[in-house]
Amino acid sequence: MSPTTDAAVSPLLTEGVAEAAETEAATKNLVFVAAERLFALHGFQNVSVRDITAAAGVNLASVNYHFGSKDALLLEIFRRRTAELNRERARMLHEANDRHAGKPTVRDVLAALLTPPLRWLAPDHERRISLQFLIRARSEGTDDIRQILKTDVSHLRRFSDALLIARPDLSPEDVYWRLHFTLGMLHNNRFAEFDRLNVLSEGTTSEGDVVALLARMLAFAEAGFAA
Amino acid sequence: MSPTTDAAVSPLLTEGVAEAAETEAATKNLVFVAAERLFALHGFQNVSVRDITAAAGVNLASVNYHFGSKDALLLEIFRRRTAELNRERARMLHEANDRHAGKPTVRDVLAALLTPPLRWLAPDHERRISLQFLIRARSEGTDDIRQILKTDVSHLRRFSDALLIARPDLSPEDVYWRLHFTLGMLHNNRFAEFDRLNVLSEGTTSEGDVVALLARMLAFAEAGFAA
DNA sequence: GTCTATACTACGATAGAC
DNA sequence: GTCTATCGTAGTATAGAC
Repeated sequence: MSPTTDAAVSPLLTEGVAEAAETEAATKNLVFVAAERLFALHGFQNVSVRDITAAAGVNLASVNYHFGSKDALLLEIFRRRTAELNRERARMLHEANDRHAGKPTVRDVLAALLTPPLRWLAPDHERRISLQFLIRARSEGTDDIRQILKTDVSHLRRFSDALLIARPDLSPEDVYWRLHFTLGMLHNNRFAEFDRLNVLSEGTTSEGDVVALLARMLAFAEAGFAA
Repeated sequence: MSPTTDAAVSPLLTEGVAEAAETEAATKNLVFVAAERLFALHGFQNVSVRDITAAAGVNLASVNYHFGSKDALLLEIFRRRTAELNRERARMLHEANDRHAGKPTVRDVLAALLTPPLRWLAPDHERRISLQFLIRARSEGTDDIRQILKTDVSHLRRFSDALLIARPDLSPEDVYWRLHFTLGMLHNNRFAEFDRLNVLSEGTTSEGDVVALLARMLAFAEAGFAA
């Protein structure tokens, strides 16, 4: 499996090098993908390093070699997916800014915040498993992740600033608290919570229609901001 | 330490028996209290059975003997504290029903739902540690607890029914979804989320004033229901 | 540099002595 | 009822193969 040896032994030098380079990246990526999926489906604590490496078809020590530890693996997946999600949000906010000459409405700001995660939530979306991972990592995660959630507000700053501009009549505390409540609405969209809602409503609610869900959430949050 | 041995050796038979009976109940309770506190402060996964029994001053096997397993211990604490909290909520809803001849306002219903947990949240409240435990158990808990959260809606039924009566003009789906959003606001009141809010607002927000927080939440949720 | 086999430590759980 | 010894499994560290 060693690239140097393969290249030296094999007469097909270029192919050997190419394979080696792919293998290097491939092993790490196999672990990454298998771990994200298993964590999303069964939870961090219910998935062992042995489960991950078995599913990925790699050696047990691969996790520690490529990521340092099981915790660090979780953190790396969390960071990458969070960055992707926040990039989509920032882009939507930017577009709203352009449309409204730097002063978008409360609804536009909230839409930029809520739409990307709800898009990922759609049953047929390619990022659905990633969102499920993020949801579980956020609540079941390690102390590292909890620390990030506590202190990293850089991606939220853009949104709170835009809301302060949209509602200059409100005190900053009011704006921050209402943003906090809106995030609570969003983060409560775990699959367990949907199940409970379905039991309570006896099946009349359907979270599969993410467009309708987004409309409901926006209406509720916008009303909360208007009060 | 063995009660039988003590009673047989000691001339003070009754005292030995009494001590034994007290010890039986006391040991279980010592474990219960120590576990709740440690789980609340450090999280379920970060606290070992050895930590709990050491803090309680009892033998390692006590957890398994009195509760069956570490998971079952968590579940028993969760059940007891949840029952206490929901009893307070039900009492408040009952009082609101009495005041309004069986048709309380949306605000009254929401107040009955939100006030008890926010009372427990107060810095000097005797149940503050229990609420912190419940918050952590809800998000970091075992599959048993997740299953309960998914399927047990009996305590919520009272509130959804009252809301359906208060707003007969809304479709049941609307009511269920808005209740879901309101619960999201409430469940987002974890200590980590408060910390982030404080960072974002640069210290101008204060969750210590639970009366003001309750007023803010009620105003936001009521507006969401009014829309 | 990567990968593999293997050993080490800590955990929850349990059987059997008392 | 309580305690000790021990088991299986987990995450991790490391020596050596390639």
